[in-house]
Amino acid sequence: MNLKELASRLGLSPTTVSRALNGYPEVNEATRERVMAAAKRHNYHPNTRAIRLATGRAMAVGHVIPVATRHEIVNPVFADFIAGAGETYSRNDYDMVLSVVPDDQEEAAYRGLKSKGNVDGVIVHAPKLNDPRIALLHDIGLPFVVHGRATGATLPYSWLDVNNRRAFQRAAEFLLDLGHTRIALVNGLEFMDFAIRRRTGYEAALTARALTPDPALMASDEMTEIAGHRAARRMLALPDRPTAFLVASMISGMGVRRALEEAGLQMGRDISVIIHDDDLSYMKNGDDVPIFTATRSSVREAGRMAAEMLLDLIANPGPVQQRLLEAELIMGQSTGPCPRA
Amino acid sequence: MNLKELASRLGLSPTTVSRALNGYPEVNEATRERVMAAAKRHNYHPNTRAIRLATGRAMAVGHVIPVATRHEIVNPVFADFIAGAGETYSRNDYDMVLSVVPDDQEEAAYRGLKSKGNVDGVIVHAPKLNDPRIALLHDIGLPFVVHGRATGATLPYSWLDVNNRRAFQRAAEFLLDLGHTRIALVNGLEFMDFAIRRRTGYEAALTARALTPDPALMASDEMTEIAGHRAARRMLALPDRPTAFLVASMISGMGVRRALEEAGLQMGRDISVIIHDDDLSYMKNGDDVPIFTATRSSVREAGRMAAEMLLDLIANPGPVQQRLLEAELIMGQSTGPCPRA
DNA sequence: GAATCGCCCCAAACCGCTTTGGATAGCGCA
DNA sequence: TGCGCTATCCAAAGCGGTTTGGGGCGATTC
Repeated sequence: MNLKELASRLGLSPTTVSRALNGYPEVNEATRERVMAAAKRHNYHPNTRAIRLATGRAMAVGHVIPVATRHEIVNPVFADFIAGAGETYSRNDYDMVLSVVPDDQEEAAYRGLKSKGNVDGVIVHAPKLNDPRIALLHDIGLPFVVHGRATGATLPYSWLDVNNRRAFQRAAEFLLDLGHTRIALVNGLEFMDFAIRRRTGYEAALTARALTPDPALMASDEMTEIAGHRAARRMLALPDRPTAFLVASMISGMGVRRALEEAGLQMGRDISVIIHDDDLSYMKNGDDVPIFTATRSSVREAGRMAAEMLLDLIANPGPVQQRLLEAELIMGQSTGPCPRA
Repeated sequence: MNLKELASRLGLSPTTVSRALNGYPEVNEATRERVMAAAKRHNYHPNTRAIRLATGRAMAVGHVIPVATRHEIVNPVFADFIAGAGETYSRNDYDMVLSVVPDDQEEAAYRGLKSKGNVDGVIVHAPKLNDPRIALLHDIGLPFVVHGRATGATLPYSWLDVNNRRAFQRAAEFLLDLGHTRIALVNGLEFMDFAIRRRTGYEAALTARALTPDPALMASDEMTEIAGHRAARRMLALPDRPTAFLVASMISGMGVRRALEEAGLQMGRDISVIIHDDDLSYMKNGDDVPIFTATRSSVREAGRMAAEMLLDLIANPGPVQQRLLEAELIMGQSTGPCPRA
């Protein structure tokens, strides 16, 4: 069942049927209802491919996922971000197309999406310091929203980010208030923009209390259980070991916890831990009382909002949109006063 | 730059240019090379929307992701499966479109994908007992491959699955060989097909040694850290507590580990644990020596293979394809002889 | 009563490609 | 020389919608 056939059944022209279904004013209300009813009755759904060609719009947005030729890993927060963004797309009848490409072909992937007309815009994930994708997308004229920010970018661009700097600054201050002075930072890879900002916040908090950040208490690695464990174990073996940890993610935090337990230390009493909690649906930080004290910001909600920004940007191309979210600091069972204090 | 313009620049008809680029034989080799060169020079990429309309193929496959209106969660293995499948799609110039829909609209989502012509086929995720999607897709005539199987399905269908039954049977046998008799099962939700099969394998192993499965030692819940912790804590509080755990996932396993530690028990010495390891890129089971003894099967590889099956099914519609993968049993540090033995 | 105006509807062009059904020209062969 | 064949190429018709540019007709205006 296509438009032409439906039209002929109704004794109308395709033009009128199309207009009736799309809510154009130049069609009689009675006619419109007749058309709507017939469309429903015959289970008519306009062919997306034809709409796309006729309108010149893809009705789709792209997410490019670069994938490990070198050392990177599929980001665990990705699934939740996608779930959030996907809800927005579905509600607006947009398709979400994912391009999984070797990371040395990322640029080609963006160019392809644009020149082949597969999408109307893209979300940029995991921005890095001086991320080249911003200039690239500017160049090829593909609307985009960055999830995060890219320190060093010179062009204006749309983004949605968590205030990572302030989150980690507040978390560090909280630990300082509890009397901790040897505070470790188990950070993500520091070519990632968010990791840089978190480190800055952490350092700012220490410096404000006249403490000098100790390089031995700072680790930067992938946010895996393994890496978290490795970093914590190393630091706990130091002669002047930390009494508190600031950790980049829930998963890293589980590695840190494992290291604590191996060392016979009790989290929350002997050692305090604060993590960043992306509020992942499959990795909740406790049910009633949070396991970890945490800076929390839902990445799924971020996905929802970033998608909305992008759709808006596509619908009315205008000035860039920027949105900064604050993470909450939530109390859990993993922090307490410094035992040495 | 479109086909018509490229053709006119070359002094050729669109027909010939199209054929030249698509490798049809009725075009002179010299002409073809001239066309190819011009296409590259002018950075010509055929418009996907037009190709799709003209050929009647979507050149895309769909993944429908039902999302929590009730209690389900975004599956953590999903990201890796997608990454694997996505690689296959990219290599074959297919798009991957994800539909995130409220779970009570899943059927409508599949129907929509078909009738609007957005995709040429779909991958079905997380099949349940008597999963209705199989009959549905059969009905509407959309090619599909199921990741997993659906016990109770009457129609033939294509699937790719891990031999969950045998994996858990072997794991249980391994624990039995170590002298354990009180073996707990921390399973996934048992309306999920894979969970049912795992339980069956577990029970078969016990029964074969004349042991009766104890309902108190069987839990079935979402595969989260929280749920794993909850189940293990409950079981460890039993008068006749288990000496070994068979756990459905890495993440559940971390919850179990937490419960062990809270109870002052050392994993691998006091209590043995075997998990199922999907070999997730962000959740590796140790680097050199695995943390957990595990039944392992890469879900990413499964994604790659399932996608290949589907593309093949789309290209040459034929008999159903079915593929059963065996999980490896890998030794880690979480198992040892039963201390009571 | 004629000109004007809205309201509804339609025919046809168009989006950018593929594909069908020739057309033309050169060549071998009788 | 004439005919059939093959190798190349092209015009035009789709694919299934949207959108432009009218057209007919009853009501309003003067």
